[in-house]
Amino acid sequence: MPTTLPAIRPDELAACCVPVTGGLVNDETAETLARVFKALGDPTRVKLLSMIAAAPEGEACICEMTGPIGLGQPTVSHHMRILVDAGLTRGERRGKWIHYRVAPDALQLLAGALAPAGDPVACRSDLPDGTE
Amino acid sequence: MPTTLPAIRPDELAACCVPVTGGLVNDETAETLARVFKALGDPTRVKLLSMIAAAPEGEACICEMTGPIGLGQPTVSHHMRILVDAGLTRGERRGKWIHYRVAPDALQLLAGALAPAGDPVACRSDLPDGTE
DNA sequence: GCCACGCATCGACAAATGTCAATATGTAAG
DNA sequence: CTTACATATTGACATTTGTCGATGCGTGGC
Repeated sequence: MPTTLPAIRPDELAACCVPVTGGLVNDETAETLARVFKALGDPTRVKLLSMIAAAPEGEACICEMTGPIGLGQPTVSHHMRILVDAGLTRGERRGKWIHYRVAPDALQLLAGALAPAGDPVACRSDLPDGTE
Repeated sequence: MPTTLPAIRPDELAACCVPVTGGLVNDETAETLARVFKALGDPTRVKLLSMIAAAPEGEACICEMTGPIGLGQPTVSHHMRILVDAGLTRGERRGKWIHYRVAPDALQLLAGALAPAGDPVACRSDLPDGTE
């Protein structure tokens, strides 16, 4: 059941918008936040996220990442699933390839959870246009 | 050796200032970032951080947290050590109590690592007064 | 010096995690 | 339909993690 946990939806991530410094968070928020942070709690996944964001079109497929990452294809696929389930990335199938890209608002929302209460970066779910 | 890893110093955290979306991060940055994120990758530690930040004076001791957290004193102490080693909190001894508070710049720097390149919240190591 | 209190450390244990080899699934080409 | 390719899934394994009980270390009060 571990990796079979339901994926975090954007609206769930938006609930993390309330900064952790703004008051005692409830259990559900703590668990959601912890799951997203845990997804970033591995150097391989940090590199994967960075690699995707830094890719020319802002997207990358598994086969492009196994080389630079230095791990096998199943392992990279496993890490990508964790990132997707955490709501941090999304995969879109085009032909034989699955193109992964960073979920646009996810990082902003997460940053908002870390910023002090009332910070300008917090609660930016009202972005004019997605960066995608 | 696991918990005996050297604590992350403020200048190491400042290295995370470069956003992960701004280019492929190197191995050292990925490991440092992952360690800090892993420290936040547990609901108990998220609640502890939130509890400390939401405390009246912005600080709390272990004995105040074991009750609301619902875990034993050694376990809470263990989690606090992880947060301190990650550079997210700091403990100051006053008499018999050790008062923990959130490391002031840490959350900002971490948020900067998540923000898109060139975001205003990024790279705020030039804060006017260190609160430490 | 002795005791009470707050916190840290140690040892142990079940559960979760990261990795791989092998295999299955889905898609396009022939 | 068969083949080739990209990705996902499964099973296995060593390592790490979260939790507890027991104990050790500081500090202040008697």
